[in-house]
Amino acid sequence: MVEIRNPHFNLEQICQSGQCFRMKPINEIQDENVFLKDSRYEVIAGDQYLEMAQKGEYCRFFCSQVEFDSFWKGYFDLEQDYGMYIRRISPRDTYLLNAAAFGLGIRILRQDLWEMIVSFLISQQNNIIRIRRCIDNICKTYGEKMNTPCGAVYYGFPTPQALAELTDDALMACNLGYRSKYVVQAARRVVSGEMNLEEIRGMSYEKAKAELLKMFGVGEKVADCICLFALHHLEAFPVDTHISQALQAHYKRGFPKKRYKGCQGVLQQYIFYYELKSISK
DNA sequence: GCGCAGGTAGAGT
DNA sequence: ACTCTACCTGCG
Repeated sequence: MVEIRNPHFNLEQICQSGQCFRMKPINEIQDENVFLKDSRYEVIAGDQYLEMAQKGEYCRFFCSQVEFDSFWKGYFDLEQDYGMYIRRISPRDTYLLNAAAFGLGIRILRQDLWEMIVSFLISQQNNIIRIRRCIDNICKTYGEKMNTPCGAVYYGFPTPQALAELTDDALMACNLGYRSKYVVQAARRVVSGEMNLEEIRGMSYEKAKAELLKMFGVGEKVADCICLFALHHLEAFPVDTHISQALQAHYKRGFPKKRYKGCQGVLQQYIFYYELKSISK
């Protein structure tokens, strides 16, 4: 077990910020008398499974120090001080300051490229609850069955090979709807070598985004999400309906991307979470 | 029943 | 270059 203390690390906020669809609270046995609400979470990344528990600024990772250092520390971007990004916010920009204070524990994870491509193809014109359900469905149907150290079953994310051999509409059965053909065709491009994920990992933001845009079903917004959440290009600033509304309401002259050069993606997450979760809406 | 949910491709001006 | 629309599905 590894324990950290970090005000910029909050599992609930990371879950709800909608960047990771394979992290979720574990359903505890509901007992009205017991306040076991040390909120426990699980996450599946690659072929790894991890459980965590959070209480305030403290978080426990139920894995060895070696596993933590070699994988999870990087996955959660824990080497980075997110206070540094927040301190860059203009003191006059009360909206952004409020947004950052509201989502103080959000960070940008370093997730798998293939997984992010599929996840954000599915995300379009869809809500977060159904996105999670779709991804659960494809993992259970086409992912590798594995066991946690305790022996519980979990499923890995389906490989490009597993999805490439399906027919265009096979994933309709997993409730992907019209996005089914996007996912299958993306898998085929990766398997055929037409799309080289390893090369994309080495590209600059502009190059990587241009390459991703070649895929059927990937537009500006989805490409930026992939760049931000898989490739950690923090200059990516995905604009969706929520962000678009926020920009109209608070940044009539456009978001000051120059001022926040190199960390716009982090600020986008604060705004997105604020718009989605703050009660004022 | 109707509009919308972290959009995008394709057709039509 | 812009604007418009169809697209699966489920939930309010």
